Amino acid sequence: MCAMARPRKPLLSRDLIVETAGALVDAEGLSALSTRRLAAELGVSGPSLYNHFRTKDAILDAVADTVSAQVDLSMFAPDDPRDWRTALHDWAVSYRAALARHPHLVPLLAQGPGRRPAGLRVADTVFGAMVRAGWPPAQATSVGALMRYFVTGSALGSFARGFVDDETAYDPADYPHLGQAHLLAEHREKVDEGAFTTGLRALLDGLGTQYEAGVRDAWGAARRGAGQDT
Amino acid sequence: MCAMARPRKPLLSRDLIVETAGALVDAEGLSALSTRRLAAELGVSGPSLYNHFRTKDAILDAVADTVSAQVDLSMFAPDDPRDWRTALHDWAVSYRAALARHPHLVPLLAQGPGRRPAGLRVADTVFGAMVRAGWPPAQATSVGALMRYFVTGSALGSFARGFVDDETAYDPADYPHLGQAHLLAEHREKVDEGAFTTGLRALLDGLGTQYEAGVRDAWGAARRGAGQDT
DNA sequence: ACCTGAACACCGTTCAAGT
DNA sequence: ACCTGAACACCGTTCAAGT
Repeated sequence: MCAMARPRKPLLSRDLIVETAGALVDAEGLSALSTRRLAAELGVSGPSLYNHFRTKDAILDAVADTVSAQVDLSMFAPDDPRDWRTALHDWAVSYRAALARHPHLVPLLAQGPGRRPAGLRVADTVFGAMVRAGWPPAQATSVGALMRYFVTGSALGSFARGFVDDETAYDPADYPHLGQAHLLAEHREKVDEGAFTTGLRALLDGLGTQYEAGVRDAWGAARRGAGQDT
Repeated sequence: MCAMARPRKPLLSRDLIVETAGALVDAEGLSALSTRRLAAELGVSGPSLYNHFRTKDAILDAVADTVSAQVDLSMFAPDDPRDWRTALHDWAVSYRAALARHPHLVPLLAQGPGRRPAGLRVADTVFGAMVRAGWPPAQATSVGALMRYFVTGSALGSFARGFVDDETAYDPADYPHLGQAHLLAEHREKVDEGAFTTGLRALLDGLGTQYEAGVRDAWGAARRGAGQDT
C-alpha cells in the first residue's frame, strides 16, 4: 500500500508538529502533551519527533511563540496616530486576549520571552516605541517589563486556576471577609475583568504622572544637553 | 537492628514531608521533585507518601502554602498606623521578597490561592483592610486581585526564567532596539528591580487617584445614605 | 495505622537499523 | 534525510500483604 520507512515526502515538519501540539494543549492541557501521545496524533512513532526538534521543551517553546505572534503590535508603528498611553492600553488588551485564547500556555508565556523570536519581537517593539515617545531608555525598559508583568500576572491568575470552583472548600469562619460570592466561578470572571481594567487604568495613570514629571525636569534637560532627538 | 514494617513511632508526618519536599524544590527545582526521589530522601519507599497525602499535587500545594505563610500581613492589622497605600506598598514588597526566596515555586503561587489556607488568608486580609479603608467591596476585591497580579507576574518574569543568559541567542538584526546590554543576566536583575519599583509606584498613584475621585462623589454619597461607617 | 514490594500504565530520550 | 523498534532510566499511583 505505502512505503514503510522512507517515503519520498517527509511525514513530519516543524510546522505540522507545532500545530498539532498546540491543538492538543489547547484541548486537553499541558499534561496531555507527551512526545508519545503527540507522535500518535501525528500517525508516527515517538522518536520521529527528534528529527525535527531537539527536545520536547523546544516543541513547547515553539507552540508558546505562536501565541506571542498573535499579539497586535500595530499601535506601535511609527506612523500610528495613537499616543504612547493609548498604544500601551490597546496592546495590553490585545496581549491579554491572546493569552485568554490559550489558557494552558499562560504559565509558559508568563516566564518571559526566553529566546522565542515572536516574544522577543514584542519586547523589542514596545521598547522602541517608548523610547520614540520620549522615555529615557532605562525607563522604557521598565515600562515594557512592568506592563508584561501585569498582563501575564493577570492572565495567569485569571485563566489558569484562580480560586477553586468548589465553594465548600472554604470555611467562612477562617476567612471572615471572603463571602460566598467570592467563591463562585461565574463571579470570578467578572472580578478578573474588573481587576484587569482597574489595574491597567491605574498603571497608565501612574505612568503618565511619572512621564510628565520627567519631561518637566531631568530627562528634558539631559536630552536637550545631549542633543538627542524627539 | 530496627523493626521492619511497623515501628512504634511513624517514620513520616505531613510536616516532615512538606519540609523535605520544600528543601528539595528550593535546591534543585520543581522537576527534581518526584514521589520516588522524595521518598528516598526521607529514607522510605515511594508509596509510603500516600498514607499522608492523596497525591503528589497535594504535597506541592502544601509546600507552596508555606511560602504564602511567610508574607507579612501586619500592615493590615486594624491598629496599624499605616494608611492603605503604604500598607499595600509594604505588603507588595514583602510578598515579592517571599517569592524571591523560593523562585521555583513562583509558577505555582502565581496561579492563585486555590484552596491553600495561607493563600486564602492573604486574600481575605487584604480585602478586609481595603474595605475598612473605605473602598467599596467590589473595588476592594479588584484592588487585592490586581496587586496580586502585578506582584506574582513580576516575580514570575524575574525569578523564573526571564530572558535567557546566553546572549548569542539573539541576532541584533532581528531586534533593532534591544541592545547587548538587555541580554546580560546581571543587567536583568537591575531591570527587574526597577520595573517592579516603577510599576508599584504607578499602580499606587493611579489607585490613589481613583480612590479620591470615588470619595468625592458616588461612594461617599452612597455610604452616607446607607449610614455605613468610615 | 503505617510501611512494604510488586505491578500497571505511563514518561523523555538515545541509538542502531532500515530505506 | 527521516522514520522505525528496542531499550534505558525513569515517572505517579494502586493494591495486597505485612506488622
